[in-house]
Amino acid sequence: MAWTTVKNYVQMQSMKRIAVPPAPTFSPLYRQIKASLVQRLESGEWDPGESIPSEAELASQFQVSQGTVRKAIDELAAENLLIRRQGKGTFVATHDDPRAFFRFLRLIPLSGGIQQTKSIPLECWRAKAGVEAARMLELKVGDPITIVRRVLQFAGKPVVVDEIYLPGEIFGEVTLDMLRDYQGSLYSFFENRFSIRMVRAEERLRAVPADRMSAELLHIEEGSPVLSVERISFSYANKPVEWRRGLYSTHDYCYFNELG
Amino acid sequence: MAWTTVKNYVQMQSMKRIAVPPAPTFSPLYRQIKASLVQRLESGEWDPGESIPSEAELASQFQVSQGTVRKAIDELAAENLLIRRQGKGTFVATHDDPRAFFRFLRLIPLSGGIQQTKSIPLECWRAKAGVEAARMLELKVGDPITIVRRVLQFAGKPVVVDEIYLPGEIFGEVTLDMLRDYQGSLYSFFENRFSIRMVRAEERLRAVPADRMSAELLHIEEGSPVLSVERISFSYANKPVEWRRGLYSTHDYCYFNELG
DNA sequence: GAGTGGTCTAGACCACTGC
DNA sequence: CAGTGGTCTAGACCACTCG
Repeated sequence: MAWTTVKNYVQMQSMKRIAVPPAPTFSPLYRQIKASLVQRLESGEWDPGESIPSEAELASQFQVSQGTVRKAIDELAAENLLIRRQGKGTFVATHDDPRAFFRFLRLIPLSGGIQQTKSIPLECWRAKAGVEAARMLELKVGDPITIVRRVLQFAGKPVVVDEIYLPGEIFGEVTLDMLRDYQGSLYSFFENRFSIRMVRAEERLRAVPADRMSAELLHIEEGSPVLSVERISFSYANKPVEWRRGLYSTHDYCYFNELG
Repeated sequence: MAWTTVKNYVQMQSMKRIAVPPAPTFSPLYRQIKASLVQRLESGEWDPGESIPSEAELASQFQVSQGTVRKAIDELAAENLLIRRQGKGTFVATHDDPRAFFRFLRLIPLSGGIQQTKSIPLECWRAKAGVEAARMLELKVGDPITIVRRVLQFAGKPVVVDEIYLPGEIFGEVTLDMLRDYQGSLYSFFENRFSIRMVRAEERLRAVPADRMSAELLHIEEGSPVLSVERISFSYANKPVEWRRGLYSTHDYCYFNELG
């Protein structure tokens, strides 16, 4: 492995300022190790839910101290790529974990209580990427895409209508039956059936009038205000792998956000 | 200073497992130091924008190693209470910093470009807390509150109407003229004029039809969909010190959110 | 008890800022 | 140059989990 770069910092230490070609942008050891770990995660070396090697083991692999590996893992844990469990190990984050669900669907009931959610796939078809979809998913216009429409129920009532655009190259095999048969969240489905893990997302929210079809699906009046949530989801290498637009009926639920 | 508790951990080490009454909930040294720093921030020992003592100095004060102080500061920096600047020092975060502005107003234009924002205070009056305001601000019903109504302009156009509820005990002296005269954001105003620093906030978003007055102020049609943003802001000790409801016109702007 | 992550220390040196 | 935060090390011991 081309690991020399990683040891620049240490070399600079031991060489006591003797002329070392300074890296154009300084990158500490722990960040290089972090990048290496992300690459190994991306490559599928460890599956979601599995444990990665112990800190001591990794320190030995990278030939650095445990503290340095620790700092790399700290950042990955802060970014929700890894999950630490004292006494057990460090695990690859997974959407099978129900806690991940609320990280990506920030809806809570206006008046207390927790409720069951249920996804009801309605349609699934192929198409060619238009200008907008191509831009969002970093594809070329005309590239194959897969589109899914579904309704999300909370406690038996429809609350969200989603239209989901996926790169055909990755998700070309998705069918309505597969979606209907799968138990678990959509991202859990992507993770287990297509080895694509959503890691991060950007959302853009607006208030818009409900179109006729959505209004029917949500059991509300056409034209009444709904929350439009446009989302781009990214996988490990900051690669956009999903673009979706959801209409949220916010009569009984609201979008919750915490500002730090 | 009653600092013995902080040293429990160290004592346990040096006493080599000799019977030490175990704390009911284990709290590592660095967290106790963190709590102490928060308290000192809250007390106003250091003003926003000022630098706090160096890590070495704090380590000496607390009689711990630099690494332990460092970990405490790390967490406070992650929570945006402190800001580290290599080579210069560690500073108390302030809303005077324009970067803080976008942390609390997540509006971006739909089509590129950055624009000037301007706050236009419209009204400011006293009232007694109703049931809802009392609950949100942790007051008693009937306690004095101060209410402010204002419009926020982006690039000269009205985009947000806010109605802001403040505890009268703290903000009883606010007047419309003070608000009009102040250059800078509202939170900067609170910080500099009332020594209250907003540290964290919770927002609840819904899509609602615009009422007549708001519609007029926003130059939109009555009943057209607007984004309702309800916010509770907290100061250092998780104390709620502001409750506001904003109506955002999302025709040209959208609420941006990143999901980690 | 063995193994894992979590805390703490002491000390060295690097990177950045400003005098 | 001194002072500050940032990185790295080596080693000790604590807290937690599980067999």
